[in-house]
Amino acid sequence: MENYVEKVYAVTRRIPRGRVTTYGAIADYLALGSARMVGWALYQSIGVANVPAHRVVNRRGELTGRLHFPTPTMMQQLLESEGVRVTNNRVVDFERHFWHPAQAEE
DNA sequence: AAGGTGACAGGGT
DNA sequence: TACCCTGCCACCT
Repeated sequence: MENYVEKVYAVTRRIPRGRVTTYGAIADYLALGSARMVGWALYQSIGVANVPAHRVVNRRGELTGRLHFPTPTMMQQLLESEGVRVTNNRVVDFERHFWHPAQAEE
């Protein structure tokens, strides 16, 4: 791995379809920097292929990064297309969809 | 060089 | 759950 950003991309790509995780979980798993750094790294991911940034939300399950997508509704739309319901910019049953990088992927 | 900013989190109230 | 405050750390003026 070259840098912090690449590591964040790698972890983000491992998030299973239909699942979500948090900035803090990624930062914790990488044991590097803080959650803010993860947010910054994902901001860099705009335009990078195969980085499902829409599966990363904040600790409350809110789609705080939606305004950074090409369109403000894309993030929610992508999640719903994977079976994750979103209401008022928040993931419904967030805890049920939560996935931690440390747990085995399915 | 110093201070402001931000796709955040955790703890207290 | 929500709101507020503080810690966080790379980047950009």
